[in-house]
Amino acid sequence: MYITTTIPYVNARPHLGHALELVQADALARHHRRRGEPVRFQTGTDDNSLKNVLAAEAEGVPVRELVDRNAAAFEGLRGPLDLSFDSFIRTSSHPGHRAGVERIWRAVEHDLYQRHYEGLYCVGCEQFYAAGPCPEGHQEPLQRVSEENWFFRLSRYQDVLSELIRDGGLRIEPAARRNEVLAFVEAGLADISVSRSAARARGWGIPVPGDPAQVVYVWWDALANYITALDGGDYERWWVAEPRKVHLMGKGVIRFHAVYWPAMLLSAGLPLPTEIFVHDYLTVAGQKISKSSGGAVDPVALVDSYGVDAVRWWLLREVPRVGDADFTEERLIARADEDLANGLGNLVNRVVTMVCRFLDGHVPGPAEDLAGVPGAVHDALEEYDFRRAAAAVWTIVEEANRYVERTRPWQQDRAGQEASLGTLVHACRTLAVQLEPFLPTAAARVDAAVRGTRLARPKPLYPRVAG
RNA sequence: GGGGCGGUAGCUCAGCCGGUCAGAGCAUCGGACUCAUAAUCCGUGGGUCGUGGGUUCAAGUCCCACCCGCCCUACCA
Repeated sequence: MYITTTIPYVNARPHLGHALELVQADALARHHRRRGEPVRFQTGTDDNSLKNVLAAEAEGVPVRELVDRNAAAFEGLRGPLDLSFDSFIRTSSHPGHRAGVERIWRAVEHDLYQRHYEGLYCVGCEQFYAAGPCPEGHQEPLQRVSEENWFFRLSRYQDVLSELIRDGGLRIEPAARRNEVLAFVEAGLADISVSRSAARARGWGIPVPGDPAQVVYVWWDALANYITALDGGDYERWWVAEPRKVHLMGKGVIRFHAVYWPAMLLSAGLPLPTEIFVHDYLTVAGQKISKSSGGAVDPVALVDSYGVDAVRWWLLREVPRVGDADFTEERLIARADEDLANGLGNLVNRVVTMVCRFLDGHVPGPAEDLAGVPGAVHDALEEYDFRRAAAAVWTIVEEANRYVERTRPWQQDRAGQEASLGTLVHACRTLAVQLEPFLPTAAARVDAAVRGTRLARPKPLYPRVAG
């Protein structure tokens, strides 16, 4: 499975919304790897946005400096968030990217033509709108832009796209998003402008082949990353031979991924992605996350305060598949204390302690099994329902705690203790395995506590945060 | 303006094709237990399932209208 996240433009540091998409993609990637499937998980940054140029100007630093600094912050999420991406592409520096964009441009040249265009442009969205204000809430007023641009005959692909989405060749989840895209496509597709004047872009970006006065529309440039990041044989392996190619993204950019991008590929005669999963947005204490106006929450700061498991767990266990989710530190803490400290941590602690006290640390063999959980997790993830999948994993914690109360090892004879503790240790080991895609650090801690045939006295896995 | 989604216990939410669907978790309260991180387990309370109609033997569950929130799309005089 080839899994990608969108590549954010780097006019600012990453916020919790970026972390959501990365952690979802990571859980998916880890889950499929664990099943023994070949996986390539890719993310990166969109360095070529005009927005980056403007941010640099506002800060009074060279564009290259600002872009490098912020891109490093995005790539630096890997450690703090336990991300397992296989490649990180930066559109301004990846060796094959520029050549790839040019190659695609030439491949679709039969669908390109020049036209004068005039419209209202939102720099924040890198998109034209019929009227203001910008629906994404970017502050700056829309610019009236008038220039001679290259246009792509999107209109030609309306029927093919519609059919592709209808017959599932391009699966869009959740279904509401699929219907939304269909409605848009079937309402009629107009040709789109795919270049910008180089002057207006301050010379930043990739020049149009054969027309240095224009740069390639940044979205065209950015979308291409999904294949330009695949060097050499990787392209054949992951874009041609791979049966499942999944793009994860926020609801604001569906159109680019579900309409423009497939149309580009169709025009170029290249294979298409097979699945698109759209997540909604995070709000913070009821406020929209905005990089400029302070609603942003730094995921690394959260990890520093509460640990990676608390942050990942909130993102995966609390965010619904459909609908915006509201983040507050209180909710994160409540989840961490209730689930990680009281649930998981305490379970492992009590089980290992009993093994030490009653059985001198010797681990008995497993008695019962927890069938059903892996299947439930897999089914939920096939629908990109991370919350349901996380809940399915957690049934092990709940069942195990109930099992302790039911069998009361402290009241049993040696044989009874071996039977019930054997089951419990086995449950903890299963838990470690099932938890790995969601909370790799937690999984490692659990595994360390219950591995081997002789267990040591445990230390609490998670202290309570709130006390 | 058109279209879509959501509005279910104090909070976060499950409830697919109509008939144990009035639920779970958290919070509250009561009880149990002592292996464990004042943790765990069991139970109680609490809701006119947005509003008003309609279809049906039977409707959160279908239909219509309206109110509120969000999303997509378009902006006719």
